[in-house]
Amino acid sequence: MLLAMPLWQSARKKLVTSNRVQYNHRGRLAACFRFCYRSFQMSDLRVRFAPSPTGTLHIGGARTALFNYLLARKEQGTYVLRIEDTDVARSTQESVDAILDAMHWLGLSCDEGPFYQSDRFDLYKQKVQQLLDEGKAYKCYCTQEELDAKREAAMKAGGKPKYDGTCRNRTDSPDLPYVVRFRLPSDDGVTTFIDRIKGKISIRHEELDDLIIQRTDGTPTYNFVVVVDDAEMGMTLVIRGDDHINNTPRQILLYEALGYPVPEFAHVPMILGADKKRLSKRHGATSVMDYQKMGYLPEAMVNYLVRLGWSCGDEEIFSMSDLIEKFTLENVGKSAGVFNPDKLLWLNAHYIKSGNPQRLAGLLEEFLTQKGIDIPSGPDLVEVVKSLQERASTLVEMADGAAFYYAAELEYDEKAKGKFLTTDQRATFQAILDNLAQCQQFNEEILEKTFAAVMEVTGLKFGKIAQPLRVALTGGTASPSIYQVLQVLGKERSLARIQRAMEQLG
RNA sequence: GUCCCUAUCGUCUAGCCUGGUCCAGGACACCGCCCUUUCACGGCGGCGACGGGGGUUCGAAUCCCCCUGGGGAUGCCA
Repeated sequence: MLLAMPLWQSARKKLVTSNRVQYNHRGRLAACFRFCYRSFQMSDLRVRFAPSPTGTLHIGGARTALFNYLLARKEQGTYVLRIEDTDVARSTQESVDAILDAMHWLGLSCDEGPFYQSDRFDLYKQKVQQLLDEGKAYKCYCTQEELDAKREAAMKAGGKPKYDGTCRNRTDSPDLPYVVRFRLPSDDGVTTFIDRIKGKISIRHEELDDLIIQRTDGTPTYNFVVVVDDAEMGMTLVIRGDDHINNTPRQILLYEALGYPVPEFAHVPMILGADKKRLSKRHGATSVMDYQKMGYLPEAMVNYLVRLGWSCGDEEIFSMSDLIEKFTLENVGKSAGVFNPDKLLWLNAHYIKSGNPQRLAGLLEEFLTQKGIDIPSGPDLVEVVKSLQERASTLVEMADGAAFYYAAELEYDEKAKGKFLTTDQRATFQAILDNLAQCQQFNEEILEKTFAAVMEVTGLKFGKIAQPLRVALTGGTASPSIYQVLQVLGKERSLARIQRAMEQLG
């Protein structure tokens, strides 16, 4: 895995040695230095997103990835993707692919990776051995059952459910299965770090215990590999969900035990459901790609996600490039936010309204095809899209709204038919048909004149003509404006539909 | 239970660090009006919050303390 010294490592070496500065990520000196450094070279900011492939990409994970991506872009740093698949039993390639797809859809391309932790077991093994050799870790032979019993007993006694250190000073080495535990450096100490979002956080070591870093089966655990990898991959800032806050002090202790520099941390608040409980499937779709299937645009998702927990004055609409310019950790809120599907929908409607029709047409095709619609046999898709943009909130809605354009045999809404396709409309329809048939082409100006003539002949107001015609043309009472429908459908289809409607009058 | 984090409209938030310009601003949702050939879009207006209690201060949404609420952790998950 360690083939050649990666570019960033040599860059950092240069950075440290040439200035004789102790590289300290937590220190103000380092921060200040980084700033100066950036002025003449690429930033040394290195961040990562490290999902575990045990399912699809979750909304919360997507937001964490987004924050990482934005900061890296803004500071011209490096954004690394790492797959945390140390839990061999639960990790699947399927999940990896699903996560990669979602990242791609959102437009969060990484600069390095994806790296797989399962490719790096040798490295972890070596690091565990290092701690073992240095007496900073030890083998523990307690069984799962014993541990469970101890925890329960401690809880009952009103104590903390910590490991009691049975094997801590064991000198024998029985031929039994064992885990490796990290020896807590000092039982009475305090570990403090300055979180970039939350501020100062301290945890007393008495709250901690000897953490398992290697399982009975020889595989390393999360809290250990995350430290080894973040250090070995040169991360300078770790942005992750705030459910990791409690892990951070023990991770810092591991960095120190392994002789690594400690990165900075930024813990982003969780996303909750409407009931203020942790967002889960009970609250509806939580997988990013579910939203694609429901007809959402990636820019709407990105815009929504970033505004959930981050703000920039009163602004609501942000393109990716706006975000890269404006995003800062300083404006990320400290408290958990409730996922609000209504606002996401509003944003989606906004991006559909203002989106490029050609692009939307391309995206819509898939949804139309799913409905069994044969696009080439109908009117121009781009024109269809234009007529629907301000009346659809999702691509699914747009596809529903577009269906009538492509219907070979229009199905009439029962109520609409009953009300508007009645025999007393025959004269009106005939007038429309006669006048429309004379049109050389359908455009705003000609149609206006044509309908003026129809109103003249029938003595009816436009509304009285438009609604029956709408039913004849679209099958229902809600649609884009009549002129628009006529133009998109074209003369031939329009006349055919009117004729067919006249045959239905009754 | 213990520890950690957190607290402005129903929701996302601005304001808080640098107390007075805040009888708290914006957005979503909701309600009303206008526009209108339908449905929408849009425009205008309305409803609606500083969790509670103590301090500090001439003055607190803003600073301090306590309580309460919410979230997280407490895994040989990540």
